[in-house]
Amino acid sequence: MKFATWNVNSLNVRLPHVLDWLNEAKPDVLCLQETKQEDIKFPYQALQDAGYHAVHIGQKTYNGVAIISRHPITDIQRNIPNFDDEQQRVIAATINGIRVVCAYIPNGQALDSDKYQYKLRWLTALHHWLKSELAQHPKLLLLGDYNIAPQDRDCHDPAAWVGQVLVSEPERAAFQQLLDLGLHDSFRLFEQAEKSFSWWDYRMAGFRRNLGMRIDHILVSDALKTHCSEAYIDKAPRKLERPSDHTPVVLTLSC
DNA sequence: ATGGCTTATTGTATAAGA
Repeated sequence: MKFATWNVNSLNVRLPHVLDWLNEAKPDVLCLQETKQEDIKFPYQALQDAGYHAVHIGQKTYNGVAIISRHPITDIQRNIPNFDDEQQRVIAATINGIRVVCAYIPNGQALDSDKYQYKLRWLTALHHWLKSELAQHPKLLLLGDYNIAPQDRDCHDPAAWVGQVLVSEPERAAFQQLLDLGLHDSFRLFEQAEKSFSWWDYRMAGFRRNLGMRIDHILVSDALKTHCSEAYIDKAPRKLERPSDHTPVVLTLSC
């Protein structure tokens, strides 16, 4: 099965890119972040016509997450249980016996911002919830925009980013806590090119100069680790006209 | 140098992203 995650920065704008990519890459499951639309505007019909089921939770202007799947989707969970959150950042479901968690982790804006505190609280809540999810579903994937570059090699210029969000020690410690639950960064299970990134700033010709960050990830549980057969970042959609600033991250499982 | 783009909003500037 082929899984992917993609922050589309408005599904309203990016639907043609998503439909084209589904047709070309033919993933079994695609997790989206930043749909930026209320559920009533979500393109269920267009996705169904393309052969995909979909579940979504969204809001106007900000956030919004969806799971798109060729296979039936069951046991849908929206948002983190017992965590009061007005922002629509999580949707989880079971597909072919695999628990799929799609998350849009907060950006945090700046280390001295209230949004940064929200990000850390949010990560703590995610960690607590995933602990119980893993107990119930040993076969689990956590896909999404983490807004965390786990290591210096995931940042185009670590020296320039010292003291910034995405790379700070508390964020990286939170990422490590997720790994400590028995999760693995699937991208790093395989040999990868240096300077592999999943996001590039629209400004300063960031993509052309490869001034990027690897902040979109697919973590796999212990039970799925040995089934991973391929992991890569597909840069093609980032080269299109009017692209999202993120590009799809892909994992293939041999089951 | 805190900018540079891009998105959405009942907009004609602002907030937010990363």
